[in-house]
Amino acid sequence: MARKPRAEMIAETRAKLIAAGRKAFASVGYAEASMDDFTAEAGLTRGALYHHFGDKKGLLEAVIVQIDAEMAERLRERAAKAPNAWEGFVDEGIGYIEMALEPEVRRIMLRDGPAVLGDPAAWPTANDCITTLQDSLKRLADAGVVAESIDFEATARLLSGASTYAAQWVANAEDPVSASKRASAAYRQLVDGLLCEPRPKLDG
Amino acid sequence: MARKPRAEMIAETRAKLIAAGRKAFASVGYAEASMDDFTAEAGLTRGALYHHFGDKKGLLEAVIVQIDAEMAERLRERAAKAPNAWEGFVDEGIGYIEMALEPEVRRIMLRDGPAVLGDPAAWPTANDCITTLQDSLKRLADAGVVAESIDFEATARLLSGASTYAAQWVANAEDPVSASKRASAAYRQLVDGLLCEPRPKLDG
DNA sequence: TCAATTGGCATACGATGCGTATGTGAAAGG
DNA sequence: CCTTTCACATACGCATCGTATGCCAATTGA
Repeated sequence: MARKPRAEMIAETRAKLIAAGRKAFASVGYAEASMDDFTAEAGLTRGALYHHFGDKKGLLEAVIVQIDAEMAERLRERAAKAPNAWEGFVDEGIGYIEMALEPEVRRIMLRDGPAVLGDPAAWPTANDCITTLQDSLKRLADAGVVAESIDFEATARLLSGASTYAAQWVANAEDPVSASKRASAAYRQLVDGLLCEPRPKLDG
Repeated sequence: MARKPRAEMIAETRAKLIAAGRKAFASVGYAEASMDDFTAEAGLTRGALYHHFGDKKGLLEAVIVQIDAEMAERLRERAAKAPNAWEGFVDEGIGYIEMALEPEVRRIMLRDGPAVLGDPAAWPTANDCITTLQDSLKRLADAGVVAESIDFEATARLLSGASTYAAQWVANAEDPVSASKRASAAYRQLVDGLLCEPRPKLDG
């Protein structure tokens, strides 16, 4: 039994609470998740939770920070694989749509998070994703791929909203796979409208 | 004292409960609204609420149906004023953005509603708005204004999501008026991409 | 090595709000 | 005029939250 230093035990406790909360929030939702229940499941009590996170909302924040970081990382990986900047940009939006198919993301990031913590656009972390989109747009404009006249921030937010919302539709569709394809195609067609040159018209 | 028939008294009670709930949900939010408090404010008790709506969620549903009807009506009026079908279509989206500036709409329709009742795309009433958008798109395609190859439903949902989300951004911006203009302009530019003919390029 | 102190976490308590079961009085119907 | 119905109020039990308090282990300094 290697004795662990105290700081490590504390970090473990925090991690266990975040994991337990994340699981509970994802499965039954924030409001229905009993702090007594899921802290006990982690072998702890509400005392630990209040000590580390202040209250239930504090834990939700921590959970959201964690998930948000994971999402941003996945999006970055995906965009990096694209053959060019434009495709990378489009893939980011489509990546959003696909990630929102995951129940955990839908429930915590898209449903309960905004309801409990307010507008996601105001979350410090979530702005990362939008900032990324916005920067991509700007670079594309500099490269002459899209019009320079567009409002980068506003457009980035519109597109982010479009993919987020589309994802919700996809997730609730009877046939999510087919809906996902339709949503992705429609998204592509929508952003194609931003291109300067007449788009290469996929056959209709 | 004109004695009112019984049916009328019942309708009045329902209306009072909906009004009280609507006010409470809008001001403090669904979760924080105490049923005891706002029913008392209407001169009633929770007993009446449970009798008419089953539970707290049931009342929220009724409130949402009411607000949704008002929104749809306002959108219809707005689109009817447009000089042509295309402008009417664009105005519907922009109308969404503007309505979401109202605290009541944001709180009840965009924040608490989805959290408590689930994906709005699955609400029977809210589909009205999307169906309207979808029908507009179809008519525009028939008229040759937009490409026939587009997926009407998927595109309608993307656009509805874009305007809804943009509205949230606008509402939380430091300067909502300016943000609203930027969001509307960006929205217009985005949907312009759907036009068949090379758009009349506003100067950039 | 041995106090002393810090602080991580548990326990205990009070308050609030929800859902249900039951009661009541007035309107409708024969 | 008696009965039935039903709109709504009252009363109870239960779950959950936040706080105040207590305990024990780990660190610190001499």
